[in-house]
Amino acid sequence: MGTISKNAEHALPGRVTISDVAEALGVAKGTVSRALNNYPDISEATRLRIRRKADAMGYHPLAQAQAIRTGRSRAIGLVLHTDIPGAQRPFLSDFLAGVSEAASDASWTITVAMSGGGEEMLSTMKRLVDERKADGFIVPRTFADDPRAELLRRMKVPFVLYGRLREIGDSAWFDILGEDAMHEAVSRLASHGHTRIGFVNGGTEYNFSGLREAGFRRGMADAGLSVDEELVLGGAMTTDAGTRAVLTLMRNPAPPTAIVFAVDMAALGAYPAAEQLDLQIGSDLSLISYDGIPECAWVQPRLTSFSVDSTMAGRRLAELLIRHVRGEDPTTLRESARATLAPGGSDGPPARSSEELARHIRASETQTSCQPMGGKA
Amino acid sequence: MGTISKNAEHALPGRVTISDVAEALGVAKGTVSRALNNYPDISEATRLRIRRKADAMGYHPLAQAQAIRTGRSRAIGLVLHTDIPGAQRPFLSDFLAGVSEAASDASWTITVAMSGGGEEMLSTMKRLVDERKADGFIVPRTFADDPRAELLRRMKVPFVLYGRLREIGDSAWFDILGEDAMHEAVSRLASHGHTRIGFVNGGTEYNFSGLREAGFRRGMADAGLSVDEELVLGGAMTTDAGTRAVLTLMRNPAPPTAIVFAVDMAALGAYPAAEQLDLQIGSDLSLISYDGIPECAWVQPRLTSFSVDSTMAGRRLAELLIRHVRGEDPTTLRESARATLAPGGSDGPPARSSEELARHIRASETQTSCQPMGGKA
DNA sequence: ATTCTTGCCGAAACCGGTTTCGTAACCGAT
DNA sequence: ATCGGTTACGAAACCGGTTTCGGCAAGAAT
Repeated sequence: MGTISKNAEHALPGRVTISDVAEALGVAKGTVSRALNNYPDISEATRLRIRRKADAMGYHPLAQAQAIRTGRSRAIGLVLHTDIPGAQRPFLSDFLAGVSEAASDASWTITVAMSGGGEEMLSTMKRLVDERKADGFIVPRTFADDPRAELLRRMKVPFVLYGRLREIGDSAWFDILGEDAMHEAVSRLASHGHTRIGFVNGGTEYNFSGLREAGFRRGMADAGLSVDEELVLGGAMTTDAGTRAVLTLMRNPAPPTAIVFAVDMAALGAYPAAEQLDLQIGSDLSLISYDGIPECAWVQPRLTSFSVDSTMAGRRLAELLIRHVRGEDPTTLRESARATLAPGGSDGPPARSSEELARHIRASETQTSCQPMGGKA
Repeated sequence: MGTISKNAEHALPGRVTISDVAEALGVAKGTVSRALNNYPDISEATRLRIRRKADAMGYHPLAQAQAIRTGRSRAIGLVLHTDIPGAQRPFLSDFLAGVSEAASDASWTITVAMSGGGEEMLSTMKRLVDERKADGFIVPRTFADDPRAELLRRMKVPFVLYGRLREIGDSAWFDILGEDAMHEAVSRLASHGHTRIGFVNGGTEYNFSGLREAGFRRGMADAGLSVDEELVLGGAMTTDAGTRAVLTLMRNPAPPTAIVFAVDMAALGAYPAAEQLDLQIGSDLSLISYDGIPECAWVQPRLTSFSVDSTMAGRRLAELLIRHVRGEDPTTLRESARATLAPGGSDGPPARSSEELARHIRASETQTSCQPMGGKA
């Protein structure tokens, strides 16, 4: 007596354990374990018999219990910044959706934590690994030289980067080819007839900035245009910074008729700047940007931007990480995808030449607050 | 020989186990366990001795290992919708930050999953509980009658609601008092001198809608104003829906001079509507809304809105959940907080009376696309 | 002085898995 | 028939904890 209600209270009622399966078949529980884990010393016949019975009984091994022996708990770690300038927010939900999708397809789960940057984040990751709450990490928003990659490498914890590093080493990564998008942006503007094209880059601490600038320059070269270094600015990750950058560019004696942005948040700053200078976006000044955040559809005219599929990125990253944890060589776990152009009305053929623009801007800047009093019918 | 390198390869190098602590003190590992878990049959002296040594050695119990015996793994479950209309996105990051903060303060972790609504979400939660990946759940975005609460109650899994239910039962919850905000919004508008005030509510499936509408009505009553039922609309959770609602309200023969919104996303729809009707927001039409999403600062004039502190909400919810899992009575685990007014320029004294507005709107609606050709100097 | 508690702790079983080890049964070769 | 080598599985140890059980020693009661 007593074998009937073995897990009385604290265990969930329905849970079927490996011993249950073993007992039902009259085999040792070790045999069940080896059968399900494809050990070679189990005959094909019993392996099948056991697997069938296990499925029929609805047996799912408890990751926790496996973990204490194997050290792996089938969990993807994801540590996010708390103190980001806001750039990552719109993506997060989509991104998580993708990670989650891939995770549950493989019966994995996601452990997330947020922390400030620097040491705190590193110790958070250490804790998660230590407590076996994560078998590996997805590292979002990679810096050119990323201390997280450094740490994880040292601790020999698998990880996959969202973005590449300056020194990629033997890391696995997934990335969107922002450089190609920048290239395509220039081509598109050139085909509109633009010849003076400016570039507003993101923060240099991020690796993507270097890549995107390279893409811009390659695009200019391929279009037969020369880059005026005065029209290349950087470090703009926020709307305000974008506004300042655009004002600077447009006050150049020979202002650009089009600007390529590495980051949507900065590009959105062009709208207030244009208003201030009395420029019509899409004709006086063309904009093409990158990220595809929802706010692009919010402004008038809509911002033409290369949109990245964050859900897909999340899914791919999770898949790569799982394969990494399962032992695949990280150098074979590298994938990239392209951003897709989402055309808005912010780019088009130039309505005025650079000289005309310069004149117009000088004019509009002398008369302060030039509100043409409306409704003077 | 042999006791030195007990966990050779698969275990993380640094990890110190309960046996290590026991051995170091020359006591049984069971004693260490009971000492650290405050069993009454351990003398205060040894309890202290053990605790000190454990701290000194940097011992942290492995939640996984505890879980297989205790059934609890110190993990907060969080299941999010994938197919939300977009309302939750801006909050997510802040919210997670709060949850994460509270979690790591208590040495807990967060397991997140995303799923579609309905059955899928329920089975996801079931899986997480089954695999002990979550000891309890935070249930965000509660519906008036929430199937998740139903399920969790049946499975006897602890949970804390973000928002209240129609039938609250013995559930634990945290909520922001949206009804008070709506009340305050009306008071503020009334003190500006508005008397005809409209209300645009969110979806009726959410419980907060009923509460906020009640708050609005209470505010109107307290201000000595009567509610014109024609000026109360609902179901607006998106910008487009908000635009439609505002157009409807303003085409009323006696349009409101101010509108209170239950949701920012809907309130943002007022801007295109106002442009279309040639109304000045903040003077012709005052708006006060609720949520405090970042886009409020994005529009001109800035949207006056009651902002909720999502980080704080996340923290409180996590704390309540942890206490619930630890055995506290859920009916004592109920908290609320107030939203704080973030004034923008979208509300002010009415520039025109309702009758004047009606005339102006009729006029602007007859002449289609009335762009007064600018720059006709 | 003996017995009865009580306090305090060690020993061992247990949780749900994985992995090692030993061996019975079968195989073909001698 | 005997032997060595596989094959396929059972038994048991193990992972890192928790919890039960039993007993020793000190103090209280008789």
